[in-house]
Amino acid sequence: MNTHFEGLSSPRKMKRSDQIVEAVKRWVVVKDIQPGDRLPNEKALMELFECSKGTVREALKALEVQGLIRLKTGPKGGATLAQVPYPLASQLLRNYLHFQHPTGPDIYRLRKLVEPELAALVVGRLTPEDLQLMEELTERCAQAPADFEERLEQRIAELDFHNLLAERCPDPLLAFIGRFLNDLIKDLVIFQKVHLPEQVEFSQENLDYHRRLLKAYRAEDEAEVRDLMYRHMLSAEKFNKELQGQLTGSLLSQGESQLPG
Amino acid sequence: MNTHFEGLSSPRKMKRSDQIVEAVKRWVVVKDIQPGDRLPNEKALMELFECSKGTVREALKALEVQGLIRLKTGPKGGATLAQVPYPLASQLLRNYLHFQHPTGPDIYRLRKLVEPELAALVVGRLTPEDLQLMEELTERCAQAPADFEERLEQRIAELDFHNLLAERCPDPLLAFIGRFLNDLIKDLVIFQKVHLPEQVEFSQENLDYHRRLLKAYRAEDEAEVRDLMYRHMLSAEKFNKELQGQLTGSLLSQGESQLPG
DNA sequence: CCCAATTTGTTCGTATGTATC
DNA sequence: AGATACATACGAACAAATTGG
Repeated sequence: MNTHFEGLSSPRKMKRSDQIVEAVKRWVVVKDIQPGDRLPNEKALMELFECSKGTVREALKALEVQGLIRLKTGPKGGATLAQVPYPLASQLLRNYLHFQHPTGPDIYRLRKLVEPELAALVVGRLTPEDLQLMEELTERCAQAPADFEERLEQRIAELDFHNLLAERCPDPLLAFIGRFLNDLIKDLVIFQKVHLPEQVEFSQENLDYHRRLLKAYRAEDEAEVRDLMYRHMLSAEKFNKELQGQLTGSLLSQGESQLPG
Repeated sequence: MNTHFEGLSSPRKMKRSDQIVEAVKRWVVVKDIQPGDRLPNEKALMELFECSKGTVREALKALEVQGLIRLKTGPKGGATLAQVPYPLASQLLRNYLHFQHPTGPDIYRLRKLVEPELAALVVGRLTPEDLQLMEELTERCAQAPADFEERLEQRIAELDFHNLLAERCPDPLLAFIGRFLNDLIKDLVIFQKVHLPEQVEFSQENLDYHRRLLKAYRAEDEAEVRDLMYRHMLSAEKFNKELQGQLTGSLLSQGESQLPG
């Protein structure tokens, strides 16, 4: 993995601030620091590493950019260990994928694999509030959209339906991939909102699948959920293929989250 | 999905350096800058954003930490746009997953979904050199290991077999997930290397599956490849379940790559 | 091989804003 | 309101690395 072993084995020629970053990470792991715990303040770090304030700040900044610490101002402020927030993780992964140009078919290929399994794992884990919210999101797509804006809102509501399932998924890997795919699709939808044809059939099929999924979740019928979700994804893939030619450009070349423009 | 829309819509109260980061990202996208192209130097950025050298440096540092630019010193040096290297992307995603504690079953659940599809996509894309390397990696596991070290090396060779497939996969999403899962498993294997039981059956089945996969790849039999890989994953999952109790602790609490220590 | 120009990298000192107690 | 502690920003100087003559 890390091909350049910057950590323990080879101190080598590293910038001072990076040495501090590595040392702090190491310290966090060996001491098993939990989120919310405080790191030493700037002055202590200055003395500990025998360097200036600017160097310490640069190291802390690097940790903050990676989402590993949060910097708060005032007394009792300073650096506290943090969980990496999902939006940041999503953004960083999209930065990696930016020059790899994933295509629409790529996205739906993965979705077809992941969503059915994810959906099945959620069976029996939805609260009445969750089910109510899902019903609201579903029925928000029941009426024919009046304009571009409304059609866009309906597509977002459809994605939020899937996002809720992902957030309730007990498998963190599938949960992340589910949310990440929804992010990619949301960008795709927003990007092509202008030249997005009506696709009435698509909206109708989606609405139908979401209603039947909701019913299956209420009955806690795992096999039915898995089967419905798979066919839902096949349907979505089919309609995406109809739009193939229109998204030849960089899929990810917009949206404020990746290489925010 | 960015819940806090830091980009276009709401300039809000952002730090000066973050504004510069966003502006540079935007500029890169709209100008369609390619990897290797140079960014304006520090002085130009200072004038452009009307700020001090330190502020510009902080912004560039943030971009560098995210892997989006490379900084070189000297004349003809400066900031150049870069592709995010895979190891960095893997590390950042592992930082996110660190406190989510993915389990062994989680990993193999995803692997079972992704690897067969990934393997099938690679059919017809392997060079003779690839096939030769795969054969070498496979046969490296043919002899019974003499000691801990050799057993570990064989497990790494098995993973490199799968890594090569992932690197040849034309679908960037599946390729990333494949490599990422191999990283997770490699950490897992190295971590538990001491109290890892012999598992002769496991090694034998792996060897057998890899040999048959190689044969199917040479015949370019996609259906056979997909089926073999799926059964290979089922087998691996089964043997992993036998080790369940031993990896209750934090799966990711070691290895220099995530919270490197 | 050395020298000089260029550009980043590091540090110091200082001043100001801001949130907490 | 005032004191404290940290974040943010600026400017200036110097150090280090790289390129090209």
